[in-house]
Amino acid sequence: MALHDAHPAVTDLAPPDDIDEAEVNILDAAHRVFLRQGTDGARMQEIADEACVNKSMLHYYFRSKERLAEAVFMRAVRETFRRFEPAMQPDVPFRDFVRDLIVADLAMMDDHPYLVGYIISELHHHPERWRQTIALEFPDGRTAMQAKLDAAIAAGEIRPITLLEFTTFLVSMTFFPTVGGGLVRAYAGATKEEWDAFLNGREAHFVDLCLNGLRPA
Amino acid sequence: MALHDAHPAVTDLAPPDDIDEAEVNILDAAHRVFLRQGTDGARMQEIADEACVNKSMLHYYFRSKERLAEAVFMRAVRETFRRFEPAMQPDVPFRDFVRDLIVADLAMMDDHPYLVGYIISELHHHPERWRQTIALEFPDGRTAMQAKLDAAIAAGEIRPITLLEFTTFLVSMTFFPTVGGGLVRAYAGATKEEWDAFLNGREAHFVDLCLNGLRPA
DNA sequence: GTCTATACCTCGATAGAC
DNA sequence: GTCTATCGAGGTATAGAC
Repeated sequence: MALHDAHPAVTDLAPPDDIDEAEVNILDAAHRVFLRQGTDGARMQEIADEACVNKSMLHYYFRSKERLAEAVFMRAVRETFRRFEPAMQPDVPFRDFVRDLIVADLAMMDDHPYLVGYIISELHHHPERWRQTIALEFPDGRTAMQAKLDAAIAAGEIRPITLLEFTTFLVSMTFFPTVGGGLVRAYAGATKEEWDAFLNGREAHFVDLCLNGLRPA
Repeated sequence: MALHDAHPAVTDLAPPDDIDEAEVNILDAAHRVFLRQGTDGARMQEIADEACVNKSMLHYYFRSKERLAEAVFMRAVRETFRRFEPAMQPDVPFRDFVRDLIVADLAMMDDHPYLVGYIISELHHHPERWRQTIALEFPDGRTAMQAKLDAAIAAGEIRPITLLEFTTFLVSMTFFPTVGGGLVRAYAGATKEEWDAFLNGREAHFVDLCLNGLRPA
């Protein structure tokens, strides 16, 4: 990559095969460190060590910690929302739609346990960054979800519920347990064994609770 | 407070009327700043400004940022769990118990919007600190909750559910919407008006969804 | 107990040789 | 593109007068 565009806006990242290999390597390392330590807690030196490159390289490719953090944030959000897309296909029945969303969420949290906690934490301190990113990454989420919901309500499959209520319900049920896992574990006094059993059974359990909660009165 | 015990372990904080007024003032300021900025993002100077005292006073009373952060964390957790206690009384019917818990949670989030996000964020980076604090602050949460649950299940009021499943369900439904509010808002494409309407109606809505989800099949 | 001044250090960022 | 060396800001913490 030529020097004059070595610091592209993070929103303009080219497709993978067009990006310098070293750049991807640094981004991967930064991803791991920022997710572990949080943006403020992370150190550029630690990211450099994790990427096995010199600290100067970080600035060469991303100019500043701020920009590097933004690139990592964008990628984390993209990764999160990418998981939802398959469930959104219009011909999937509502029950399966709910199940697919829950399964996708849980799979993501198994693959990337820090991801949701990181996003929530960043959201907490940089709310303005969030809005902008979502608009960019997931512009038409509303339409697909709303269509699904309208059809299910019209068919009498579920009780009337707004898109916002439904989304909050679903996201809360699937995202929170892993994020606040420690809190709930301690609060309910669960042992490691009980918690593992809960995690293993949560897929069926969540689908059940959600569908039961939504069924017409 | 005499000099020789000006730096007590944060777990040994004396009752309010025994604590130096300046100390409480600093703790209050630190609470506000740490919750806004996160522990790593917070600056001692900003806390001093917020408390209208000299930066040296922070070190005089709490010796280090680390200890001050620990004191703030303990207090935040204590504040959170204190809200649950009234609902735990044994003679409250199950429906009211659920409603009281939800109302208490939501009231807390209205009073202290940053509290849950802060705790989750800290939990994320200092998991070891958490376990210890819970054991100290809320040692018998399990017994009271389990008794409630057993009675309701035995009476056929709700479907069989473990304490861990129930707690996760309840906490997820009440804590998450405020914490991840921005996420859900953006995802569902809600306007400010829709979101406010949702917040206003969420008490009835959550109680309804929870009780409906829990009712026997 | 409260202030000023400052020591000491870590970190992000840059300069400049190669 | 990659290295070494270093700058300078800003951070925590402390010394010491009052």
